[in-house]
Amino acid sequence: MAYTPPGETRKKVYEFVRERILSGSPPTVREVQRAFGFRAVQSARQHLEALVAEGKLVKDSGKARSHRLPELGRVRSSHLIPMLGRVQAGELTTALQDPGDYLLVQKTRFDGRELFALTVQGESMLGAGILPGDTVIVRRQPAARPGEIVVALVGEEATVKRYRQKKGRVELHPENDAFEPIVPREDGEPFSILGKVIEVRRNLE
Amino acid sequence: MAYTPPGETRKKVYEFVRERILSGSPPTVREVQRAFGFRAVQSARQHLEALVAEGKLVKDSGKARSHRLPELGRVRSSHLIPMLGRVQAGELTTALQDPGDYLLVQKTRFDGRELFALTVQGESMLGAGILPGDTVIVRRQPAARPGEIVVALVGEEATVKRYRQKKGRVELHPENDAFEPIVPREDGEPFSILGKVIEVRRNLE
DNA sequence: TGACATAACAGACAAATGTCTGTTATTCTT
DNA sequence: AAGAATAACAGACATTTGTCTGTTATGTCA
Repeated sequence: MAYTPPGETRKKVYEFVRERILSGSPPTVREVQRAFGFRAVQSARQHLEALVAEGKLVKDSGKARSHRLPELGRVRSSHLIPMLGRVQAGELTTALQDPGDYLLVQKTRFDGRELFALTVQGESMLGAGILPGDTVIVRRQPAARPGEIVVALVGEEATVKRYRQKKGRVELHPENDAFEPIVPREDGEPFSILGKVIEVRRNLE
Repeated sequence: MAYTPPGETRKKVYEFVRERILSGSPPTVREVQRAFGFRAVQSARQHLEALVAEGKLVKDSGKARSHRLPELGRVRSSHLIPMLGRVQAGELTTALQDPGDYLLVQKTRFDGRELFALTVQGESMLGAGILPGDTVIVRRQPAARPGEIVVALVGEEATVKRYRQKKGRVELHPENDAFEPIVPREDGEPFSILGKVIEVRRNLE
């Protein structure tokens, strides 16, 4: 490769490596070499070492494909959670076998094993910015605090509502004037909180 | 390692490898070996080869750390995209320098290189279920079709609006009666479409 | 010009890693 | 008991990949 002004190739190498890291397969030194047409391995290595020295990359010495982006430590940590969209509401509480689909979440804060996802059906939460077809990510928990949005099992149906309490009684509030709050009967009708909605996603494409 | 019932260790190996792939550093054969305490490299290799044969993994023969999740079916591989939330609006069109944060997306359908994410500021898209603080994932593209939600650069400000056309003229519509549509002036005011919003995410925790 | 820094090259070595051949143990089925 | 299938092991070899030492070119600056 011909001589290039200081920093020029360096920058391109950084962008190349960054791209590869983001796409999931960090390059080997020789892959960088080939990508830039260097005739010596060392040329690629010099750039990589310089980038590490600058703090733009991190690496694990001796290991193959060990270059990483410095800030990525916790960000990249991800987890697959099951989509339960097509499952009958009544079976939601049962153990998950082989869900039809998986969703990728960043599990920095929550334990991925207790998460699942649902597709929202009705328009009852329009006022909270939750539209039909949206995906809600739910953390399994048997109780909630007032004001939180929960997935509850009322009778046979799973529903997304805002959890409230009035005089010690539970109420599930929709965020849409066309709907009425749900007040679980005190007779034996099955009622339980499946979990709390911690994220909402909407696909527009 | 002691003898385990058929399929048992296999499954754990799969989960281990999947976790590592998702976290950005696919393991070497020997890393799998050590993780499971195999005394022979071949033990790890057998499991890995079997998983490839089953179609649960894919690999590039001969290369280091080359196991990947198949893009097909339900488990999609992940991709990191830059969050540009804190960047000045006016600089959005420039090349990405050092994004402070990254977001994990499933890259089945779009090319990760053309995606970025933004944090929504105002309330102008309330009617479309896009609230302040929401994160929008945007695919870079210079044009849009009527009805699509876009991120546009008007003057110095980046804004999220619904793209419409009236008599051949572009209009950017908010989804909130308290706001007025934006009609780009025909004098030299900078106006451009940065991209199309393909996903909306909201964190509730 | 000469010293200095950076870029690029050349050739080699060593460690990491993928791959191969063959063997033994365990479980299940017939 | 015999055979088949799977699991695990042993030891080696070949390739890939990281690393090293030294050299040559190009540009900058005093």
